[in-house]
Amino acid sequence: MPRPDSHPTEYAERVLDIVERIPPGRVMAYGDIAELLGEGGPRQVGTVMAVWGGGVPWWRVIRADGTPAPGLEVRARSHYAAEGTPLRPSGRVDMAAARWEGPDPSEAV
DNA sequence: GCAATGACTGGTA
DNA sequence: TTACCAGCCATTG
Repeated sequence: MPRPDSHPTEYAERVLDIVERIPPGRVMAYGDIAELLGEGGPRQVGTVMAVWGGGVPWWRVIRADGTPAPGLEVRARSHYAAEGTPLRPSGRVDMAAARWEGPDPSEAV
């Protein structure tokens, strides 16, 4: 992955831009963002979040099975409680209900 | 150029 | 339900 001290690449900025657009109470999977961008893959999105994700609502980006990134589960849960994110009885995010498909075309810049 | 690594994913046991 | 495995893709050493 890129060195943390290097500046964000154009690809990274696009990933972070999408994450900032995720509405409260909604989430996206790493693979969803990669597919929305049309380039790279889930690993690349995860790498971007690991290095530069600190400046965006990273808790709205989770794995495809609804579990947040390792080590961030506790912090993520508090955010979900504050935003009213749909949770499954098992404690994971309800992807079927909370999954965000991306910005509406009418919102496109 | 090669091997290792990682906030991933989907399938199988 | 969890655990393990193979595939995936860009970056690092």
